Amino acid sequence: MAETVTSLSRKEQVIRKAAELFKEKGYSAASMRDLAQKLGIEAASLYSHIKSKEEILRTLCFDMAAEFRASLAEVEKKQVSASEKLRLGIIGHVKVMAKDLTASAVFMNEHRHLSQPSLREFLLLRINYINRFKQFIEDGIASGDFKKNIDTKLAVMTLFSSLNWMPLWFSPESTIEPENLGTQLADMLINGLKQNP
Amino acid sequence: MAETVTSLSRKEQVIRKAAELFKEKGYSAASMRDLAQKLGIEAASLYSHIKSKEEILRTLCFDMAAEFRASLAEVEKKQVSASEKLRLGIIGHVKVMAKDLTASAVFMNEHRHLSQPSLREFLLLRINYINRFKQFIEDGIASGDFKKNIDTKLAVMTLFSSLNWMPLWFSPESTIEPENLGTQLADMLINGLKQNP
DNA sequence: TTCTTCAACTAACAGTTGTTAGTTTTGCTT
DNA sequence: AAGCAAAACTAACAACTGTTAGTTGAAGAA
Repeated sequence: MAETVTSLSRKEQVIRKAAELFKEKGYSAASMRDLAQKLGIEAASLYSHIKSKEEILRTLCFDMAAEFRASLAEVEKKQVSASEKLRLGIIGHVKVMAKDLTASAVFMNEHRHLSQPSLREFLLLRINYINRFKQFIEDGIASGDFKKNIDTKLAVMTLFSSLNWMPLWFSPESTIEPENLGTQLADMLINGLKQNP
Repeated sequence: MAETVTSLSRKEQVIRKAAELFKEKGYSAASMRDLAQKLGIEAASLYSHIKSKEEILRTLCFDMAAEFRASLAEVEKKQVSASEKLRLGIIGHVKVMAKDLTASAVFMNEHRHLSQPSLREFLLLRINYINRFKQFIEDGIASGDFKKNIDTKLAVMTLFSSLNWMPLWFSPESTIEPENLGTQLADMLINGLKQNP
C-alpha cells in the first residue's frame, strides 16, 4: 500500500530529526516545538505521524536494542574460542553503533526517560545483553585464555563504558572505518584480560 | 561570621540534594519544586540560598573540575616514568570520583546544560585535562613503554569513557575500595598500550 | 525588651510544556 | 473534474516551569 510507505517514510523522517534533537539537547530539554521547527512545520502537526513524544524515544531505544541483540546472536552461533567471541562481539557492537551514531547516542544517554513499563523492559534487555558478554569473559577465564584473577563485573562494565561513549566523540568524517575502529578497540580492551605467556 | 557559616551550610545542603536529584532525573527533568520537596520546603524558599537553578549546576561542575585538576597537578610534579604517571593519574581520577559519586555523575552527564559562557569555559578545562593525559601516552610511546602504532586519540577517549561511567554503576557499599578499583582499572587499561616484550 | 538576621512562607508572574479537536490545503488516483 | 487520503494548519487546554516580591515566625544579640 502506497499510503503505508508514504506515512512510514514521513514518520521515520520525524523520528530521525527527533534523534538528532534528543542527542543534541537531551530528551527533556528538547521540546516538541523545537522538533517541529527543525522539520519546518507546526508542533501540532507532529501528531499526524506519532502518538506521543515518548513513543519516539521508545522506538529509538528498542529499535537499537533489537539490532544489538541480532548482532550478538550471530556471534554466539559461531564455533570459535571465547576470546574470539568477545572480539567479534565488540566489533559487532561497534558496527551497529556506527550505522547510526545519532540513535546510538540517544539509546545510551536518554533511555532513562522512558516511563514504566517500557523502562523496566528496556533495562532487562540491557542486563541480558551485558551478561552474555560477561559469559564470554568467564568462559575465557575457564579456558585459560584470560587471567584467573579478573573481576568480571569490573571488566565488563569497563568494556561497555568504553563502547558506549563512542557515539559521542566519534565523527563519521573520521578516516578510521568502523570495522577498523572495532578491531583496535577490541585489541586494546582484550589485551588487559589476556594471560602474559 | 556566624551568619556566613550557617548560610553556607544550608546552601551546601541544598546543593547536595540537588546533586542527587540531577543525577536521578537529569538536570532538565528535575524541577525546583522537586528539589524543594526533597528538602521539605517551598520552591520559592530555595532562592534564599541560591541565585538560580543553573548556579547549582555551575557550582557542582566547577568544584569537581577543580578537584580533578588538583589531583592531576600533583601527579605531574612526580619524577616517574610516563607510564607510571598515567597509572597514578588514573588512580587519582578514580579517587576524586569516589569521594563524591553523586557530584561526579552530574559533572559528567549534565554539564552540557550549562549556558554560555560557563559551558565554553567548562569545555576548555576539560579538553586541557584530557590533553595532559594524552601527553602521558605520547611520552610513553616516545620512551618505548608503549607500542608505537597506538592511535592516541582513540586510546585517551577510551580511557575517559571507562572512567567516566564509573559513578553510574559503582556503588559505595561495594567491597572494593577506590584505591584498589583505581589500580585494577589502570592495569586493565594500560596493559592494552604496553609493549609485549 | 527591642533589634537584627536567617530561613521559611504565600501569592503571583509570564512563559513553556505536551497534547487535543477540528479544519484546510496538497497532490495523487480514478 | 471528483474523490480521497496524507499532511499540514489554527486555536486552545490545563499543567508546569523558574523566578520575583513582599511578609512572617523564630532565635540570638544588644
